[in-house]
Amino acid sequence: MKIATWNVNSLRVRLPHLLDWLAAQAPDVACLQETKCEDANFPAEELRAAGYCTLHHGQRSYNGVAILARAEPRLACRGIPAFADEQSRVIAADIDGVRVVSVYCPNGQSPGSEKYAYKLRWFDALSGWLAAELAEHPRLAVLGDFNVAPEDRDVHDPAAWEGKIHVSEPERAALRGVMDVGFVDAFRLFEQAEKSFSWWDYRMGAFRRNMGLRIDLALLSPGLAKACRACTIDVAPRRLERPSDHAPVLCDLAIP
DNA sequence: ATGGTAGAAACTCTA
Repeated sequence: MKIATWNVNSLRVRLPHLLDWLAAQAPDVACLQETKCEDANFPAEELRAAGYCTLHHGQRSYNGVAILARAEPRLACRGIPAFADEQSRVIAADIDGVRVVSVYCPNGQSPGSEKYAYKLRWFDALSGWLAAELAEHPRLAVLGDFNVAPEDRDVHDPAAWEGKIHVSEPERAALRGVMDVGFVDAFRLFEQAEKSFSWWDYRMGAFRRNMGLRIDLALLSPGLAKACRACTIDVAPRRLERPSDHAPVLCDLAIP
């Protein structure tokens, strides 16, 4: 099973890139973030024609998460159960015996802000829920834009980013709270090139200069981690005209 | 200390 995640930053704008990328990489499952569209405007027919069943949890203008799958996915939930949230950031489904969760974690704006406090509360709710999920689903994969760079090696210039959003210690502690539930960061199961990132700001030629962060992650339960054959970041779509500011992350699992 | 860019949508917010 090839499973992927991509923050597309507007599905309407990125649909041509997405269709090309699905054809090129042929993932069995793809988690999307920042679709920025309501369910009524979700391009389900175009994706069906490309061979994918879809589930979407959208809203107007902001956020929005989806799961695309070759096999028919069975919806588990939209949003984190028992966490009241007006923002569409989570969708979960069962696909071929794997519980797949697509997450768009809050950005947090800047440390000390109201959005930052929401981000930390949100992570707390996420780890609480995922602990219960993991207890019930040995094959659990949580993929998405976590908006936190786990370690300094995931940051192009750790000194410049120290204490900043995506990197601050409380955010990293919040992410560790998720990891400590029992997940493995699939990317770090393998030797990787230094300065491997998944997001580059649109401004200041950041991509050209590889001034990026690795904030898009594939977290695997132990049961899936032992089946993981590869995890890569596909930078090709970031080089296209009018790209998303994120690159897709692909995970190859040796399960039927 | 600030701005640079992109997207949605409505002249501002979010990232």
